[in-house]
Amino acid sequence: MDKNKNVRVRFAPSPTGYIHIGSLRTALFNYLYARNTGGKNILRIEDTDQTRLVEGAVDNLVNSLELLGIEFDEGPDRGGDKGPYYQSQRLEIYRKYCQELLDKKAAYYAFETPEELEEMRRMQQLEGRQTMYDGRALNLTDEEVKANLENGIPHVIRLKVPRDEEIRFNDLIKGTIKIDSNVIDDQILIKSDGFPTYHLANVIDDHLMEVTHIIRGEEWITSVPKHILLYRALGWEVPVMAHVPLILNPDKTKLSKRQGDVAVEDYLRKGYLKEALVNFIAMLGWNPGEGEEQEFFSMKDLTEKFSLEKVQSSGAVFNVDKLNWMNNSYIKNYDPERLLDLSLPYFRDTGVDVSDREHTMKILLAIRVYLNKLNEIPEHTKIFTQDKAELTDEKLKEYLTAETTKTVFSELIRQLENTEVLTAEIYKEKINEVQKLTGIKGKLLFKPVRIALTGSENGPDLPSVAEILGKEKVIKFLSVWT
RNA sequence: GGUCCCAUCGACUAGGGGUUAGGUCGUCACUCUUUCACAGUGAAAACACGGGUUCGAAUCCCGUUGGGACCGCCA
Repeated sequence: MDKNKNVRVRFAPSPTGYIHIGSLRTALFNYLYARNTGGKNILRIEDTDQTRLVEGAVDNLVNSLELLGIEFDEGPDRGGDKGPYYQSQRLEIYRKYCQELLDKKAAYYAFETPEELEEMRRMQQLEGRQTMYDGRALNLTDEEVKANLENGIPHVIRLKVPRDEEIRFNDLIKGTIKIDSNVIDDQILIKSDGFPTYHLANVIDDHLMEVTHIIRGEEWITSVPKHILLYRALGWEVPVMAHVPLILNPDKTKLSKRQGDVAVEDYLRKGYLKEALVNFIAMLGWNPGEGEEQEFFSMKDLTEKFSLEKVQSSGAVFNVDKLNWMNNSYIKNYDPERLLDLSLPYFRDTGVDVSDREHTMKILLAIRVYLNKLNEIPEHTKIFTQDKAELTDEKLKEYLTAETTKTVFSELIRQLENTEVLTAEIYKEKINEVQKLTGIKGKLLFKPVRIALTGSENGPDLPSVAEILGKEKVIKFLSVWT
C-alpha cells in the first residue's frame, strides 16, 4: 500500500455547468485516495474548449463538491504554487512545450480544413477502415510549411506517432495494457484557435503540477498511448494510471441523460442526503473487501478504508432502488434537528406552518419512514393540512356509513370534548374508553376513525396523527359523519 | 468495422485452486403492528460457454460468445 506523503492527484473537469454522477465518483475516488495516503488533491479546470464555456460553472462545481465533503488542497479558488489552475490561463506554457515537440520532430504542422478531414474520414469509412488522420501534411517540405505559416493559413499541430511499435503501460485497476502504435491517431495537440487539446494540456499540466497518480474514467484508456508518447518525447516520467470503470444505465450503456438524471445537482435537489449519495457512489465500483459486509460508511470511514486495489474492474449499473433504500436509511437515522433544517424547503408549498417548528417536527418524524427522498414530503403531508378528509377511494365510504360508525364517532367526540389538549397518549386512552363503552372493536372501531381523519385506510400511527391534527380538527372531521 | 476493456443471483458485490458459493438492494412468503410502512424471520435467485493446466477449477491459461468504451480542431 502506497502511504507516501508525496501523492498528488487531480480532478480535472471541464466546466460544462453541472457535475455528472460519473464525475462525482472520479472526484470522490481522487479525494479518498489523497486523504488515505496523506497526499494532495488538486482541482484543475480544463476549459480549453472555447465553444463550451458555461458561465458560473466553476463556482457551481466547487460548491457542489465541497457541499458533498470533497475538498481540494489546490485549485482555482484556493491557489497553490503550481497554478494557474485554469488551463485557459496556461496557454503560454503549452506553446512553449509544443515548440519543443516541434523542434524534436515529435510534432508537425498540418493545414487541412475541417471539411477536408471530414471527407477523408468519409472515404475511410466507405472502405471500412478505421478513421484516422493519414499523415498527409508530413509530405510538406519545410519550405512549404514555412510559406503556409507566413501566409497565415489556419493550421493545427499534430503529434507524430511512430509506426510499428507496441505501447504498453500498467494500470492499477486494469493491469497491463498494450496498444499497437499503428492504430494511434496523429492527435491534434494545438487547435487552429491556438488552444491546446485535452491530450497536450493534460500531459503538460500533470507533469508540471507533479501529479503522481492519474485517477479518471475508463473512457480515457484508449488515449493513454498518445499521452505516453508525449511524456516520452518531453523526457518526462509517466504518472501511475488508474482507470475506474464506468457507471452504467440499467441497460449497461454508459450512464446518460436519456435514461434518468445524471447531474449531482438533480439528486441533491430531489432531497437525497449528501451522506447517502457519497456512500452510495463510493460503493459503486469499490468495496472494502476481505469479507467486510458493512454497507454504511461515513466520509471519514471511506478515507480510512479506501484503496485503488479494491476498485472493481468492471462497470457498475446505477441502481436507483438501492440509492433510495440507502437514502431512506439515512433519513430514518438522521439527527432530527438537522433533518428538519434540510427538510424545511420541501415543506414550502404543503400548507404546513413551518414557523411552528415543533409542529413541523412532529409531522416530519411521523412521515420520515416513508421518505426515500425529501421531495416526497408533500405527498405525505396532505393528511395533516386538508380541511376535509378526501377519500382516496370511494369504496372507503362504506366504513364511514356503517351503522356502528355513528356510534363510535359520537362517543369519541364526546370523550374528546372533555379533554384539554389532545396528545397521542390521551387519544389512546379515549379510543379504549370508546371501545369499552360501545362494545365495538377491531376493524369496525379503528378503520372508520382513520378514514374519517385522513381519507385513507393506511398511513402513520393514528394516535400521532390525531395529536398532530389537534382536538378541533379531529372533532370536526368526525362530526361530518355523525 | 478497427482497437482496447470487461464477465459471480435481475442489480451492487464477497470469495481468487478443495466453500452447503456469503452479504446488501429488489422480489415473494411469514411474524410483528388492529392500517400501510418500519422491524424481524425465511424463500426463490449467480460462477456465460468450450477447451486446457491440476488429484481437484467459480478461482490459473487459451479460445468462443456476450456486453461496453473509444475511434472529433470535445473533454
